[in-house]
Amino acid sequence: MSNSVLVIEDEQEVREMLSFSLTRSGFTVCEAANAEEALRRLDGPLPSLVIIDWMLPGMNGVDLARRLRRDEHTANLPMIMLTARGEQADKLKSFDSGVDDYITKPFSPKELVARMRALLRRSGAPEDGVLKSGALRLDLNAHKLSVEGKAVKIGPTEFRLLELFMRNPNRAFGRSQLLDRVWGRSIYVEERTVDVHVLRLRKTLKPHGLHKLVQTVRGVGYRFSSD
Amino acid sequence: MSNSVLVIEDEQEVREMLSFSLTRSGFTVCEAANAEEALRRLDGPLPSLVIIDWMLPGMNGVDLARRLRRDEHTANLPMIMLTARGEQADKLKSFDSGVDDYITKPFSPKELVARMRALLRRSGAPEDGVLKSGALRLDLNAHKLSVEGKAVKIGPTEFRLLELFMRNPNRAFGRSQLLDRVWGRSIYVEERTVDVHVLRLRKTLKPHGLHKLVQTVRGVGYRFSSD
DNA sequence: TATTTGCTTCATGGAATCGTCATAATTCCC
DNA sequence: GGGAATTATGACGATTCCATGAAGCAAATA
Repeated sequence: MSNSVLVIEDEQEVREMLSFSLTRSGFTVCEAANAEEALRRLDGPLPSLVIIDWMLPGMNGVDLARRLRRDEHTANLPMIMLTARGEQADKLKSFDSGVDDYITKPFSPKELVARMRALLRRSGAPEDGVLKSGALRLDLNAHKLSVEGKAVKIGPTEFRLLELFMRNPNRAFGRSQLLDRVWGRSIYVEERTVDVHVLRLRKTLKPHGLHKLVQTVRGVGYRFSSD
Repeated sequence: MSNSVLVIEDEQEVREMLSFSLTRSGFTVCEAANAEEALRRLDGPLPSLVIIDWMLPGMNGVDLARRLRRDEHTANLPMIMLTARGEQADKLKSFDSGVDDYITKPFSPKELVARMRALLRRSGAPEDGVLKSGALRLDLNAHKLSVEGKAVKIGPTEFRLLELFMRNPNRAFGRSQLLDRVWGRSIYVEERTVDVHVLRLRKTLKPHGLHKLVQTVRGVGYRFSSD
């Protein structure tokens, strides 16, 4: 289990405590003391999950969460928020923060780890940042696709498309859903554009006989499935 | 779980947040910014559930809910209302309007999803997005039909027809009801067209000896039943 | 600056699906 | 049994939907 976590927490003591117990549970931990530092860290390769403290100096936790959700790059990042007791009910306009789970202080490290594992499981995130399906291997950290060990060239959009597909196998997506989740919902592009990228994704898979994994569901959209 | 939801909410931020977290929970989301838009959308094939904001510009949420309840086409549609904090009177009014459940802001996405699931369960919707009947398996997520594990090809209209049937087994539908609920009421097609699609549905089921599930109710319409 | 890479849009052709009709088959009622 | 009403079925043109190649841009890279 080499999942990585970004802990965003201003109080040094709490941060170190978290870092300690998460490392001990097998996570690779990365720390940030405020929202700005967090954003900087999230510019690069993404962690598997972030933990955000509700109270942060400068941009607070809710705003940070919202911003992460809006940014296409981090839109699907699993997030857990730390809140002080009682805050949640009143202050959190929780419905628009977009986090996946909350945990109220004080909490036991055990509970936190349990929730993290549950969340990671739900998010379809692979243990090691590598999505696999048969001979297909999509390395999210290295941003590389390979088939039977051999590297295969793939464009950025096709990469994200394949990532979404592999995270949600056996599920049909409409074109607008794909646009929302692969392109980001703020951008307007023609729905037909999806077709072209699906075509290209199939083209890169075809030499390896895997193009049939990407199936069209007439009148609906597309699906990733192994049969 | 690919139940579809129509979110009727005027504030764009809230709407997008709901859309986001519901999508993330596996729902297929459709949005409307006001009652009129909602009504237009509900002319087509119905979603599994609607979420209505209490405060809407123009026709408000309560009136909309009432109207939906009164209309035969949407009379059985599960509805959840979003209400502002407190106000016992509001709660009473919203229940009076015929909604199935309400939830007060602020709320967590988790709670909303939990209530939605509960409501869908009560309404006879499948937990996991898979409708089963004997050897038949209609996977709403993957948009796939299978019999005893083997995939069976099925056209879009037949798929929707079978979905309606399997959601309401042992219930006879008139042709006009089928047209309303499978084709959407905004479209005009001959009633006899239903016959043809029932025929086509039977044809796809026949090779597996399941065509007798779709039964003719002379003088009325059709029924899905296992005896 | 020149070149490459990748994205989006558009046009086209072909395939799947749809709705309608004509006719055959069935059922119901007298 | 006979006739009327209702449904089943096959065929066919029309339509919708998708795959595909090519062209025009924009951004990144050399």
